[in-house]
Formats: sequence, C-alpha cells, structure tokens
Amino acid sequence: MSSPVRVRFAPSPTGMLHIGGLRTALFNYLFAKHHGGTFILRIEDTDQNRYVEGAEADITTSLKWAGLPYDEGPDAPGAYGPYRQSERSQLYRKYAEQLVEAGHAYYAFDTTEEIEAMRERLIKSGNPSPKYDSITRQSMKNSLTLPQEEVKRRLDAGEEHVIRLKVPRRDTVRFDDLIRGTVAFDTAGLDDQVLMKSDGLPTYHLANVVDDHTMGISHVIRGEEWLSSAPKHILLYQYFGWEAPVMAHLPLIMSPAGGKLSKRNAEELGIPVNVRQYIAGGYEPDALINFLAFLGWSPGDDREILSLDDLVREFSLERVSKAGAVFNMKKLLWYNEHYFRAQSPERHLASLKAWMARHEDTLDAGFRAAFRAASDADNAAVMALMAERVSGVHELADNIRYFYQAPAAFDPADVAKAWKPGSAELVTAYRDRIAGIAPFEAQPLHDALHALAAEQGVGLGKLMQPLRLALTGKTFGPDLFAFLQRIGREESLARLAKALAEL
RNA sequence: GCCGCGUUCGUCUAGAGGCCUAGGACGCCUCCCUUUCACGGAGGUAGCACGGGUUCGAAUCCCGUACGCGGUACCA
Repeated sequence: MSSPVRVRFAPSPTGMLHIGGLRTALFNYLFAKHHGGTFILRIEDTDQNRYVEGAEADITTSLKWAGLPYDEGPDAPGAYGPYRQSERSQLYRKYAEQLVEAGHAYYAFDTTEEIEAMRERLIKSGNPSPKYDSITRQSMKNSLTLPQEEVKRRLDAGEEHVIRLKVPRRDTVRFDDLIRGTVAFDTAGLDDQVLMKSDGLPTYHLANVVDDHTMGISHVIRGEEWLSSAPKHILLYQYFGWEAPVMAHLPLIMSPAGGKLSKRNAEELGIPVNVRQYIAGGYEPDALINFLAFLGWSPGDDREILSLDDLVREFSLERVSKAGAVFNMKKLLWYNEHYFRAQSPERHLASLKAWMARHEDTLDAGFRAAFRAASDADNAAVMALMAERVSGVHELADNIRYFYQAPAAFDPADVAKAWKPGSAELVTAYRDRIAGIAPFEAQPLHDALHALAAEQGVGLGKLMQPLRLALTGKTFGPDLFAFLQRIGREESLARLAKALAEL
C-alpha cells in the first residue's frame, strides 16, 4: 500500500449501534491498526426522517466500551473534519453541480406521485422492475428533457428538485473487491440514483463518495449489503476523476433463523442485536470482540483465543471469508466464560458491584443489604468460589445469594432430584457430627463427611446432594466444605435444621 | 421477476490440484479426575449441496442446476 491507510466506520444514527455494525467497526479498526493507519468514525446523518436522538452517543460509547477508539471522529477532531455529514452539507451541492455541468448528472423535477405513476405504468406494461433510468428519464421532467430556459426558470424560482446520476445506457462497471475478487455489473441494471434530495441533503451514495475522497479514505470496508450499490459509487469516482478507494465487502452476520441478524429474527432466539444490550448484560468486551472477529475471519491456524492486540497483529482482509456467518450464542458464552474466568476475584467483585448497581430493581433487597454489609475480602472470597461455575457476571448475582441468605423455598423439581428416602437421616447424622467440630473449616468438615459416608456404607453423592440442597436450595454450586466454612457453624446448623423441618 | 454475492461437520472455520483416511473450535455424547456441583483431561458424533466437465489425480479449476443471502427508494 503506497498511500497511508485510512479507513472509516460510517454508521447512520438511526438507532442504537447494531452488533453487525460493531463487527464492521472491528474489521475496520483491525485493518487500520495492522497497517499502522488511521481509524475514523463518521456519522452519516443525511436522513433527517430517520434520525434518532441519542444514537450517536450510543455509537461512541459502545465503540469505546469495546476497546475500539477512533483516531478521528465527531468528538476526536482531526484534519479532515467535520465528521458529521450534516455539518458538511455545503460540500455536497457543489460536487453534485459539478457533475451536472460535466454532463454526468441532471436536475429532475418529478414529484413523488409522478414517479409512482411511471412505475405503475411500467408494471402494467409488463416491466417487473421499473426504474428511473436511461430509458424512462426521457419521458420524465428533468433537465435532459425540458427546454434549457424552463430548467433555469424552475431552478431560479426555487422549485423543488433533485439531482440524479446519469447512468450510461449500456456499460459494464468492474472493480476489484479485496474479499470477493473482480465484481462486474451491467449499468442497464442500475437506476439514475438520486444524488441530492429535494431537502437539499445528499443521499448516502453521493455523500459517501465525496467524504471518502475528501477525507483521504484508502479502503472502504463495509457490509455486503452495500455491494449492489458499489457500481454507482465507482461511476461517481470516475466522473469526478478521482481514484476510488479499495473496496472490501464483508460477509453478513446471519440469524440462526435465516436472514441477516435483525431485531425481528434474532431477539426471539435470545440474541440481542444492540451492543448496549451486551454491555448491560455484563458481557466481557474482550470476549465479544474475539467472538465477532471469528465471524467471517480466522487466523488460519488452530488458535481460538486472540486478544485485541493479537487480532491486530494477525488480521488481514485476504483471510476474510465470503459467505455469511451465523451468530452462535453458545460460542459467545464460551468466549465469555474464558475471559471472565481469567480475571481476579477482586475484578469480579468490581464487575459484580457495577452490574448490581444497574440491576438493583431485579435483586432481592435483603440480599443486597447483606452483600453490601459484607467486607470486600469476604465478597471476593465468594467470587473465588464461584468464578469457574458461572459464565459471566450476569450469572454471578443469581448464584451467590445463598452465601448471604438461607434459601427461602425449595424447588419441588430440585427436591425430587436431590432429596431421597434416607436423606433426612444422613443429613441429620452429618449435622450432629459437625455441630461441635473444631475448627469449623473445610478440611475437617470434608473428613467428617468421608468418615460418615464410610460408616454408613453410602456413596458421597448420597450425602452431598441433599446437603447441598438443604444449605443452598440448589443442586448446583460451590465446593460444599468451603461453603460451610464461609457461612460458619451457626448459620450452617440453622440452615440444616430449617431444611430438615421443611423437607 | 431482475441484478449481484455465496455454498466444507448443527454452528464458526482450516484447506489455494496430490501432504485429506478432510484438521481445529463451540455444541452434543462417553469416559477419567472429584465417590458432590463445576473446572480440567481423554475420546466419540458429524461435513466437501448436486450434476457434468478439465486432469494421471479435484473439497480445491471450469460450466450448469439447486438452495441461501443481499440489493432492486428523494433509507442508510
């Protein structure tokens, strides 16, 4: 690459940042950093109707959370600003008119109704895909068909109009996509794309080309949904006399239900589509990034765990695959477990506190109070016992309650599983045995249980399952002896007594 | 419909004509460890969409079919 690498992530603030958008941002980031280049955030807010308040803030905070800071952006001024298209609007008109003068674009005065009428007419006469193109423009109201004086008059009168790209009748547009190789489109299949809308703002197609050129973008890395409009962009670069950036169209992230990942076909499968939901859900950013990187890319060997630094070092667009990748929630969870368990109990505690602060309303007040009353050291000790048994902070809160509170009730299904005939006798015997045991610590508690099991001639499971249920109300949990030591003699005996009375 | 892109285990992927008896990971199953819950370890399950070529030889190259996905707006 001769020119410096400059890439951009160019989301539209029409909603919260989509998980697919984060993947696009990631690939741009990895490519930029791998080549020592610049990663730019550009806000494509040219559609006033779809603008969503707060969307831009969501995009920037999400990118920062994910560890993908941009070198230039709305809140990170660089030499090529501004980085919001709404703040660059004067620019586009000039370029569009330049195209008109050169004969590559034209003014069009047709109303929405007139265009609709044209479409209907064409559909009736058997054309299944009517377009405003080299044929139909001849019978529409534009600067190609209207007398020059009338065009001038309408323009001077400030009449509403758009500027359309004059797509050649019969030509082939070819370009080399870094991921897909040579791609070719016949211009007969393209329409005379609107470049400037009647509200005075450009469409994505014009704005993206003008901005990419004026911002010195070297590579356009975006989702495959843009592939079909790429030839229009190539045409624009040609007409402007600019060298087009290198194109790379990424495979889409698909829903297990089929189709590209969207609210509709993903959320019912338990797959959040917005990055903010992953943040709120307590996911580890490293895990999400690692997972996303492997959706459509791989390092070429057997490694699965790669940090962001590793990814930067290894990334290349040549290794990006062409086919869409299905989002696999189970694998994300596996990544999350991996990154979560690698952290210290102290860090777990810090994450849990943050998580609990965000989810206060869903947590039992008594539990919250007990948790808050406990020392950091005690709480961290709980984390140490639970970390390898949960897949992330989000499961932590649900699974540590019994460290702080006796189980309130027993789930009949769990009781059926763990409380068998004879269980009461065994639990009673163990309780009696540890009532006066000293010290009340994991090792002697462990030895006592082994001794009892041997004497009674029963397997350890026969003893431990009902004990676990009686103490925690669950059939799954931490090392039992460490747990007993944690909650102490008095609490342990009280819980056993309570369970014995109820079960 | 038309245009474009794609197609290796259920899923993510390795594989650039002989190294492929198709490798890894997630999931699932079994076993070991622990006579608990997990972690961990060892195995197992399962795939080149189909049909034609080209070639001594094809998962890899070509063509066709099927299927999937994307696009087809004064949305991005």
